Amino acid sequence: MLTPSETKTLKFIQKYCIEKGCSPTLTEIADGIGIKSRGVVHRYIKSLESKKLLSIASNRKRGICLNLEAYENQSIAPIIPLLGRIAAGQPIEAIEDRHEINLADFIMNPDRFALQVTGESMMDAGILDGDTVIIKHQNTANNGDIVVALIDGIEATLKRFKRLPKGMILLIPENKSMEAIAYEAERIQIQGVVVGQLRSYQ
Amino acid sequence: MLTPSETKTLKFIQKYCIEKGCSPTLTEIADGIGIKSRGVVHRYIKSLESKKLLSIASNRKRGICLNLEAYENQSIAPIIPLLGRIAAGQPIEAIEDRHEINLADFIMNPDRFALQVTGESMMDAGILDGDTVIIKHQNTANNGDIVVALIDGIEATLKRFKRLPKGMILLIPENKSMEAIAYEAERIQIQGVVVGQLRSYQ
DNA sequence: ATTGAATGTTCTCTATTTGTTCTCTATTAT
DNA sequence: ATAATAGAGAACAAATAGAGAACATTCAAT
Repeated sequence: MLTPSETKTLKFIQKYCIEKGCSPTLTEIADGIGIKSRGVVHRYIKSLESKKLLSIASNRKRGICLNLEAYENQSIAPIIPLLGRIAAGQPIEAIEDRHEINLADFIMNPDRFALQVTGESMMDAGILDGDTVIIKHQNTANNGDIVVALIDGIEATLKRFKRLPKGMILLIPENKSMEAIAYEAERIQIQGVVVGQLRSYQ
Repeated sequence: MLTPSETKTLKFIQKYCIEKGCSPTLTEIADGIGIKSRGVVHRYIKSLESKKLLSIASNRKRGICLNLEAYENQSIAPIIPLLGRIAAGQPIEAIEDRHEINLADFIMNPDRFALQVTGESMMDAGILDGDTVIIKHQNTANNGDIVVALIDGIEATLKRFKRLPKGMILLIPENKSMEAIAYEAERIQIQGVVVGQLRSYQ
């Protein structure tokens, strides 16, 4: 059982970690929960450690590590419930096997980065102006992948990739009103492939 | 666990590599993270190397190589770096203001849930078969919202919402080959509105 | 091939922040 | 009364952050 101060401390740490991507310092925690003493904060996190809710890397700055298994019931993990499938004209179909999507699995790898898309060139592939695409950093691509390609080291573009005979590469826009263009392979440098896409309607 | 300076250094290198197509020099990194000493930068990248996040070709200029496979999860935060904007025929344009997307802000709210979309009825709005939509649970909607609507208490459907005169509601599929249908308001129950959408290409 | 500037590497030095351990006091509930 | 909780703050050690000098190496221009 946690004391009110311990609960407050833990919640602050959780929130901080989610927002900032690293654990807070004792001073930041003190500030966040409205007290002045780092020593007191230290006492709280020591108690939380003994209750297995987090672990502390000794003497390390920002060395608090949340024990994620302990919170599965407290729903702080980056998980949202996946409730079912929806199709026109059907009741929502429950999904038996996977009841949540873990965003960490989805995109949270350090070799991923995001780009915001401008323009309509991938419209027919459901990638609209303003969408964000998640890119996996790699230098090669397979036919059919949507890639970030650098042309002549200058122009960056998002296109579907196809390797042609004789060392040519075809970059295909997914937009009926645009033409695919073939380049010599030397002119094209693959910077990554699209592994995800997201859009916010807010 | 990375220190803030190491994180800053790594992110700068990632961004530089994407934008320029080669790794930065120590002076460029120092400049990029706002310090003056190449020696300090060298210490940081040595530490990142020991943490397997990158490798260094000894004495080579621009000899940093990001180790994209062997990353460990450094944080629990569902945060990915937003590196820039990409448009056809332009270099990747750096984004100054917001350098990361926080998925927690994006969707992790208690009143949100996810649905997997089947069917093509919202294709022209960039919502494809297999996509996941993030729904905010609410009982009302504004004109133009994409909503999860329950018709006659049975059929669930994803459509664009429009309120018509005389207590009618129009549900509009975003697909040229389908027709919008008007219903009496009593038959329609709004279960939520789409606030986000995501897709995995893996 | 030689040379010089740029770059990488290794150091020593300093300052600040942070983690840690104390002791002290105050409040509250049992 | 006693114990548990809450907090302040001092004192010290250690980690982090940074500057900058000195030397070694690379690379491109001559």
